[in-house]
Amino acid sequence: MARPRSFDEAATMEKIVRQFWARGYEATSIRDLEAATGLGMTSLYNAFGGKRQVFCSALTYYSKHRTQRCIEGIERLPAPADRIRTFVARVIDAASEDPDRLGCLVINTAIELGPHDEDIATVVADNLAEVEAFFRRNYEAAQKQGQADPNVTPEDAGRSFSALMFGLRVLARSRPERDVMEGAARPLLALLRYGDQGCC
Amino acid sequence: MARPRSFDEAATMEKIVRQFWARGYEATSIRDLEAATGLGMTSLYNAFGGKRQVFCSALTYYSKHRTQRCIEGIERLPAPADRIRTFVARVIDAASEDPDRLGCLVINTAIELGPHDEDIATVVADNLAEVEAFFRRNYEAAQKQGQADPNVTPEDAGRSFSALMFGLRVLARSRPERDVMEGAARPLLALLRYGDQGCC
DNA sequence: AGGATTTTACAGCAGATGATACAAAAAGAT
DNA sequence: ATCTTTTTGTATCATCTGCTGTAAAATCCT
Repeated sequence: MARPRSFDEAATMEKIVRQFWARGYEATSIRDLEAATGLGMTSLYNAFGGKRQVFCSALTYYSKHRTQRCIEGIERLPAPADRIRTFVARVIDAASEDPDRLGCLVINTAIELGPHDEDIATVVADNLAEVEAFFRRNYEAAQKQGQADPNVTPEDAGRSFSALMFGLRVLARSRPERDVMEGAARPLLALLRYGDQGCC
Repeated sequence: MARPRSFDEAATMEKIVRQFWARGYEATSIRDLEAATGLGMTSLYNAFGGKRQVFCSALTYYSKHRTQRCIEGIERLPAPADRIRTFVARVIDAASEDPDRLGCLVINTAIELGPHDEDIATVVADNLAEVEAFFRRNYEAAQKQGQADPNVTPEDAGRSFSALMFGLRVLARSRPERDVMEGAARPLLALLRYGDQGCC
């Protein structure tokens, strides 16, 4: 009968995610991961594999537990226009309140490793595609309710809201000021008030 | 009388910029810089200083020769709305045509080092502020000519177009497809056709 | 008690890292 | 020719890096 693990995998993975999220892949050494988790290198290797493998696991974990969970929660809201507003507001809130300027692990990774590592680029691309799909389908649904500007195609809306989110993530790392980010979001969010204006 | 330099500083700096631009700070070693420039470590140290110093110089050089020069050139166009369109188009063109997915050194650096290195964060912030100011003043000028939606303040426009650019830079690293990026830009660029629609 | 299995601790490896020290080289002046 | 100054080349340093090997530890079963 084997010796039991002395740590909880999910809790440890959260710490690993946090470390990579703050510093990125290259600037994080195995010893940084030891310090962040309180575990020895051998334990980390046994449970998660080598550095690149543990990074891939962390990225996938983040993608599932942060991005997808967030989207699932938001899609419980009944109104699609509210879903879009809420997602944007969540990102602005997170950035404004984070002294560590973490931003988003996926976006950070897209920049750091995306052009050079195919496997990681695939995880990144899947995550970004989910974000875009969220905006696309909720914009389309909002249009059907007369709550979104009909001059913008759902495809363009998905892409432009996604690009806005990416831009907000860059601001989260560089200038996480609420008024700046809200100002950045306002013109696109104005597309969602379209039906409220009783136009021409 | 001292031995003369065997290399041209500006040409070498271009190569250094290119290396850091492609791989970032942490993943670039001094030996990578040696290989990229064809110079020995001692020559690099004498001319540019240690790794972090040479990176700061590269970032500043990029900021001046890439961002500022680009903006200066674009502002020779007479129509402010065209300036905005052109800047966006330039970024989309560059990303669509770059097999190396370089993106933008400033944005890459904002993500990689921004939260952790104050001096570098300052160079980044200055550059991002120039981009925002470009959009802000040209949006305002376009409004005065009746070429931009008057419901959007120049401040919000500056911020939202900046955020769009940042988002496009993220796409440049992860998914540099022209139609995706043009779709992302289309709703904001539509603000510039406002006067053309002969609205209500 | 011993046996079996997995986990953890510890020591160490080969190579990489940013940087330094020192000698040789390049150039103009005397 | 020598002198002076800066640059380049080369060897090396101390430390760090991701990773491996091995022994001790933890657990249940017989």
